[in-house]
Amino acid sequence: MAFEPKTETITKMLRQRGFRVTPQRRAILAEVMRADDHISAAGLATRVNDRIPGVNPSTVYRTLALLDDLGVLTHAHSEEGVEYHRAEESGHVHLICARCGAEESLERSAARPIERLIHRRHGFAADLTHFAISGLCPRCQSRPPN
Amino acid sequence: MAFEPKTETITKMLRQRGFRVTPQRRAILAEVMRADDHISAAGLATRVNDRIPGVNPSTVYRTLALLDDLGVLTHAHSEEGVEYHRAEESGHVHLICARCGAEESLERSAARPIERLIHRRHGFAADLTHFAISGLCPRCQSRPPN
DNA sequence: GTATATGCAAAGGTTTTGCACAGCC
DNA sequence: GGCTGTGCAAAACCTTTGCATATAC
Repeated sequence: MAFEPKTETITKMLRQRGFRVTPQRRAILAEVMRADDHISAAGLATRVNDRIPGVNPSTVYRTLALLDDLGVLTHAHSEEGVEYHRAEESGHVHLICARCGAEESLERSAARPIERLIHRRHGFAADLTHFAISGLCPRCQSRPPN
Repeated sequence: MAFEPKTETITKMLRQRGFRVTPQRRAILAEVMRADDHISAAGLATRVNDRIPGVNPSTVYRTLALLDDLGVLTHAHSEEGVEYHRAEESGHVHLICARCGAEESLERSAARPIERLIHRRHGFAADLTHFAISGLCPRCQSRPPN
């Protein structure tokens, strides 16, 4: 299990922050880590239940929300509904304001939903770290056009 | 009503393709056109009903699906659920394969959901027509890494 | 022992579907 | 008149919530 060490880190962190490490949480976490890509809450509830019967869907939802809050997971809304995936890192995406030149740097993990959307709709595996993205920063959007 | 001519065009197209133009469809179409940005199916159902009481939600859902199929509307999944908006056009987005150099051109309307997602999550009004997007085309994705 | 997490059951909201009737062409 | 679209009602889903119980610390 390549991800065991990682789940160890996460459970440790949970305890440090005063959260409890229950068998259910372990199972849910393990299942999310096992998923290569993304997974729906409902689908996860099913999978977890296959391994450890008796885990209630509401527990799955609550655990996912917790892990999302803690930054362990991210969720994105896809064509099929809400999908969860590991929050990963690597590279940055640059958002450059065409008007004031301000540059915002985005963790790639934050751009994953964008890349995912491109892939879903166009079959193209985008790497948004390669080219910057032009546009208007929040400040310039609310500024008059001249 | 700046969009009246446009809805005229659409209703004409509907008839041409053998679909019927009913008061309900008119009302739904008008309401979508009136919405500046995007709108949820449920919210639209409410709004339409405010104007023309008695329009059933299921009719709204079916009509939206039809208009989506016909390319009049596009839907995107946002934090709040499914949102519909007018399919617009202007410019093109370029998807360039980092491996084989293949370039795919995307109608900007097709990229709207992507820009919308960027805006939703980062407040940045992206213009994806300005920089190309790098990545792997479908063909190269399934080709061995070397 | 105590505070937190879980299970259960019920409710909430959105969307889909089958069918008979209505109404557009 | 015939075929498409609508309303209605029910069901299917997914997700959330309140509360009593179980359990990790």
